[in-house]
Amino acid sequence: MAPDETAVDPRVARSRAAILQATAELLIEQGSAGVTIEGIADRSKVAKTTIYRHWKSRSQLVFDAFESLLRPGPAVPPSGTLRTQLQTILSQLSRGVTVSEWAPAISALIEAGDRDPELRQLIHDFLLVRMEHGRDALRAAQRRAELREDIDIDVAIGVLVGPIFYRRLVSREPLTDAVVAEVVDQFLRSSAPVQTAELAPL
Amino acid sequence: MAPDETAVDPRVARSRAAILQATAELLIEQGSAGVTIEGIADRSKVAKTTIYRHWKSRSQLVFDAFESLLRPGPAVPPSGTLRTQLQTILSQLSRGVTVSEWAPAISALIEAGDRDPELRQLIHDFLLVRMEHGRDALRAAQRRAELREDIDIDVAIGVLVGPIFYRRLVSREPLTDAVVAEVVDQFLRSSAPVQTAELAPL
DNA sequence: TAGATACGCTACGATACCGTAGCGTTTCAT
DNA sequence: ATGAAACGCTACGGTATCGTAGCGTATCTA
Repeated sequence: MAPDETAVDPRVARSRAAILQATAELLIEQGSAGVTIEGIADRSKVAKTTIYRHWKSRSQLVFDAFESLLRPGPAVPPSGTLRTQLQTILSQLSRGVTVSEWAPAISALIEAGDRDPELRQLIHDFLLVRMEHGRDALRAAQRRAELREDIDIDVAIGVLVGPIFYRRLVSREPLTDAVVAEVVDQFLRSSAPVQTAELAPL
Repeated sequence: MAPDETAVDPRVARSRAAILQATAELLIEQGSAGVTIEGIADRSKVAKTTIYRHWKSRSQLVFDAFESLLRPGPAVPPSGTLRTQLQTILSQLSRGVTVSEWAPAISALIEAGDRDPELRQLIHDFLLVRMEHGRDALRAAQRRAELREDIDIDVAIGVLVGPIFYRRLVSREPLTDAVVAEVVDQFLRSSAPVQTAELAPL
């Protein structure tokens, strides 16, 4: 019959989805503090009792809601020159933190992660996956000798990605493609291998 | 008599200070959501009614508490080479966001600023002052032709400061002086003026 | 010293949530 | 069709905050 597990009752799937959806919405609109069981019940049209039937605590539910928000990003494999790859990645990230549906929840996510170790781990894992392509691109470039050998990949990631988060979270300056391009250019200029020659001024 | 205004009653000054102090502590320990008037009353040993005598709303009080947290930073004027200046500034910032008394409140501050426009303005003003020395240093370097002319100062600030915030808020990697040095070095490498020697390959 | 002012304390009424229980109804699986 | 499972609904008791009022006490100013 059921391919895996014990076949989920469609009613359960339905309520779970509605609850998670409503929780995520509240999270986005009002932040972690604005998430209340009764508010979720109202919005999701699922009875409060049903929520308690599926989740032991509010924090578990919030956790799962954050997870559902983070999940959708399967990440795409970038291609092209290193410059193109980086621009693509940072561009996507920029849009992700400014205009995506979950963008308004970012600060709430970070704040929550600051206090909840499990949530922190969730974020960490998410980033690990999300940044992996960037890492790959950098490592590959190093192997191709397009990037200095002595560059610390983690620091490099920070130098590339940091400005994006900085603008979104701290300075709140606009995040245009021009800014992204400038960030990438600065990085590339700084990380070209010790001039083997001007052999390719490009 | 009193030099300015109508001479503040010492009792008022006393309670105000105690209240702000307690509020700031709660803010640091439990975040914005953990701040409750009654909690403040308990901790500050000031009666709840007195709190309402001085502040109309909880949000105003939280605002003032954040302000009191941000105020202490008068910022120091850095000196030395550009490299030294930048390292000093970023080093201070690193310590500020990791081990300062108010470091634990940063994420709460950002999250709160994401929702409260007045708080956002407060943060903005604070940053403006705090970053001014960095800006000055960069501009001066540009004038001395130690820095490319075509570098956007704001982007440059982001490239320098972004990685710090990124590590503190997002990746949670350690913020050592070595990292700071690497960030500064990468920036300097990327922003040296067009090699007068290679006579501008591009 | 005397009047004004600020404070502490207690007690409220009003909400907003929490988490649970009971019970009838709908919907699933077989 | 029928029993099991999930759901909706109402109603609680309990807790935490809010914001206000009233009143007596301590403290400051002049």
